[in-house]
This record gives sequence, C-alpha cells and structure tokens, in this order.
Amino acid sequence: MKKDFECTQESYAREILREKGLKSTVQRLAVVHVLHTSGKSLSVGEIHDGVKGILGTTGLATIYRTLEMFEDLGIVKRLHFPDGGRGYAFSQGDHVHHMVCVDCKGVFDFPECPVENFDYASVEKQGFIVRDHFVQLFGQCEKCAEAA
Amino acid sequence: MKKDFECTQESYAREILREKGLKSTVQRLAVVHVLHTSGKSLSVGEIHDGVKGILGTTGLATIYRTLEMFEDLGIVKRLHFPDGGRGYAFSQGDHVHHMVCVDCKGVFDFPECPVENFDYASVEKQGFIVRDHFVQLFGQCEKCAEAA
DNA sequence: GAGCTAATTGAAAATCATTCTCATTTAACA
DNA sequence: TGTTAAATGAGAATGATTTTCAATTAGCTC
Repeated sequence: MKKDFECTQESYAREILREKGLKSTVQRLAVVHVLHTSGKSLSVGEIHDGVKGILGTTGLATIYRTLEMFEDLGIVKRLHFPDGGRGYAFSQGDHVHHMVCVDCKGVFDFPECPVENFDYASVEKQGFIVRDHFVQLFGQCEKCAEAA
Repeated sequence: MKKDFECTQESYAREILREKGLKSTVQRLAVVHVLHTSGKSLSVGEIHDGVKGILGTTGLATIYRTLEMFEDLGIVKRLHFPDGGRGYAFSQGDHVHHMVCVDCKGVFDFPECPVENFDYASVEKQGFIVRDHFVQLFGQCEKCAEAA
C-alpha cells in the first residue's frame, strides 16, 4: 500500500496506536496526513474526500470510526463553530487549545492554557469541582485580516 | 392562551424580541420557561417535550427555529459535550460562560471570563486577531460530587 | 374589540449526518 | 507464510435538522 505520505505526524500516530494495541491502517494514517497537511479544520466530508484522494476509495464509516478513536487518543480535536458546524483538527500533544480563523478555518495551536491560572473561587464557592474545560478562540489569521 | 408561566425570564425574552421587532409567541416563551426552570442543559428533544407539556402540541421545527434565533439573540447558549452531544441552556446576559455538571447536566453561570485577562502575545506574534472565544467548564456540582 | 398584515407555526416530506451490520480484507505477530 | 483478531466497505438503518407551504396568530390600527 502507498505509504509515500509518511512523515513525523504519521509516525507519531503509529506510535500511539501501537501503544494501545491498535492497528496502523492506511486509512488511519491517511486521515492523519490529510488533517495535518491541510493545516486547518476540516469537516468529516472534507476529510473523507481527502482520504479518497490518497487511497482511491474509502468508506465514510471508517472516517467516522477513525475520528472518534483519534479524538479519544488525543490525536485530533473536534472544534465547534458558531454556525453549528463541526470540524476536526490535527492535535499533536496533550493539552493544546486552538485558535481558528473564521475566514479560512485555519487552525493554530495555542500551547498556553488561558484557563490554567484562572481563579475558580466563585464557582468553587458554590461547591463545584472543575474537572475539564473546552476553550476555543476565534479570529482572523494574518492573511485573512489583510485580505478583508 | 396560557401565560401562567410568565416570570422575569419571560419578560426579559419578550423585551428582546420586541426590540428586534419579533413576535413573542407562546411557543417562544414556553421554550424560555422550560429552559430556565430546568436549570440545566437540555437537548432539543427534551425542550420539545417540555414545551409540549405546557402547550399540548408543538412542532419540532418550531423548536429548532426558536433555538437558532434565541442563540443569535443571546437568550440561549449552545453547549457541547465531550461525547458529541449538544445541549441548550438559558443564558440571560451578554457575556456569560457556563460550567456544566457532567453527571446531572446542571448549568451554572460563570460571570467572570477566564480568558479576559489572558495574554494573547504568542498568538498575536503570529499575526492573529482574536475576535471571540468559546469557553465551557466541565465538572461536578456539589450534589453529584457527594453522590459519587 | 374587530380587522388587517406580515410573521410564525405545524405537519410532513426532504435532506443531511451518523451509526450499524456483516461479509470480506488486512496488519501484526509468530 | 500462516494465523487471527481487528478493521474495513457498502449500503441499510437510524437519527437529526431543514424545508415547504397552507393555516394560524401577534401586534398593530382604528
């Protein structure tokens, strides 16, 4: 099978898959490749198209299965758009937030956590225990800001 | 028509609707009532059921239309759950974040913005302009933490 | 309060997204 | 190279959301 798209990100995915006893199929590696090289957030359909471009044919169900699994493994992150749409972005590393360009859907990592040093006093006063958070920034990348 | 559920939140919605030249229908006010009195995040189906409980019969399309519109008006906020599910929460006021109990789906407002004072230097260095953000906290409310 | 009008609703069909099933294929390892 | 459990593909099934259009209604005006 074609593996001419192998690069750092595919190796990274391979390793995580092997650690968990999961198979590194061409479909899975193609999903990583498509997401990573696009550099932006893609819909399920766009990912499907991208993978079909590499492998010729691929079942849509496989894309769904792969994305769900990759999300659990922390390889991709699901993003939510104000219009209700969803996108997936490659997400190497554990705790990364994303900044999304609303024009080109470009995704840019954001290593510092904006919420990390936040004082949860007002919430904790009510008895809550904060366990996790979802943070996503919206804006414009340099290119799109200039074009506007 | 039954309006015995009128209270502060319904008046609030009425006012916003009137400002925008939109009609305060019983269906719309019932959606506000259901969401507000539940105190938690509800799915579209749960909201539909709640409204049917008040009005007898209501079209599902109306619920969808109302929620979309209320989201634009800032009356409700769409929440996203790790499992992919979506929920809607009543959201009086402009810039409120939410903390959601993963057990009971209870929603608690969070007036301080965790992102407000964050230093966007690393992102701005790349030429980005941050325009908006989505922040959602997950955890356990007092009740559910004790029950666990 | 009755009439007018544009906005809104309801019901069902249409569309779109996601999951499931099961026979076939394949990656990983011996 | 053979074995085997995991993964895939194709399409059916399910579920979520949107659209359509005739009927209804809220918000005016008088």
